[in-house]
Amino acid sequence: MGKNLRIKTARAAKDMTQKDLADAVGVARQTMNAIEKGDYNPSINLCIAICKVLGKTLNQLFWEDDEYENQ
Amino acid sequence: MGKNLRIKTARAAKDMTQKDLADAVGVARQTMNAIEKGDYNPSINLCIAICKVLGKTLNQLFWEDDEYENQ
DNA sequence: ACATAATGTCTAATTTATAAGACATTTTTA
DNA sequence: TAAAAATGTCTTATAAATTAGACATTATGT
Repeated sequence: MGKNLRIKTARAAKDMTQKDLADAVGVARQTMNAIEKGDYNPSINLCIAICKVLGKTLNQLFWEDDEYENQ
Repeated sequence: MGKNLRIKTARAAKDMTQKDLADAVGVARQTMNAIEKGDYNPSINLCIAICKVLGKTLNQLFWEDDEYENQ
């Protein structure tokens, strides 16, 4: 799996660091780092928490061909 | 967390049993059963696999207020 | 250039998802 | 109504996510 640039972008838009986001969703900084790097298979609950903090949906951050579909 | 009736519904629409779906995505039947029952926190990759088999998106099966939003 | 923050990455320990097997109960079908 | 299939649920074992700590590297700000 490749990098998840969508999380990185959404995080930048909220002016949050990896640690900020990790704290906000209650995981370690390494976990957020690994998720963005792409070699992780996070739980759906963690993905949902990330989405809520960043103001995005699952499709927007974790679905493949999202870019066109959902708002 | 409550039951995931959306998976159950989508599965019924494809006329698949829990075991059929479990086999299709490569997990044990108990895992699918627990996911539908709702006391599981499956990985995002497993969720995506389930979505693909059932012809749905992440938002449709695992996001909360999806019912209105996405097709 | 220096200081500081942010990120990348490694190791070892722990928690949790998932597997495998078995059996009970409910639903479907003949 | 009986048999078979599907589902619910429990126990034990294993694989994988996640944590905590530490240190190197890269970016940011003064």
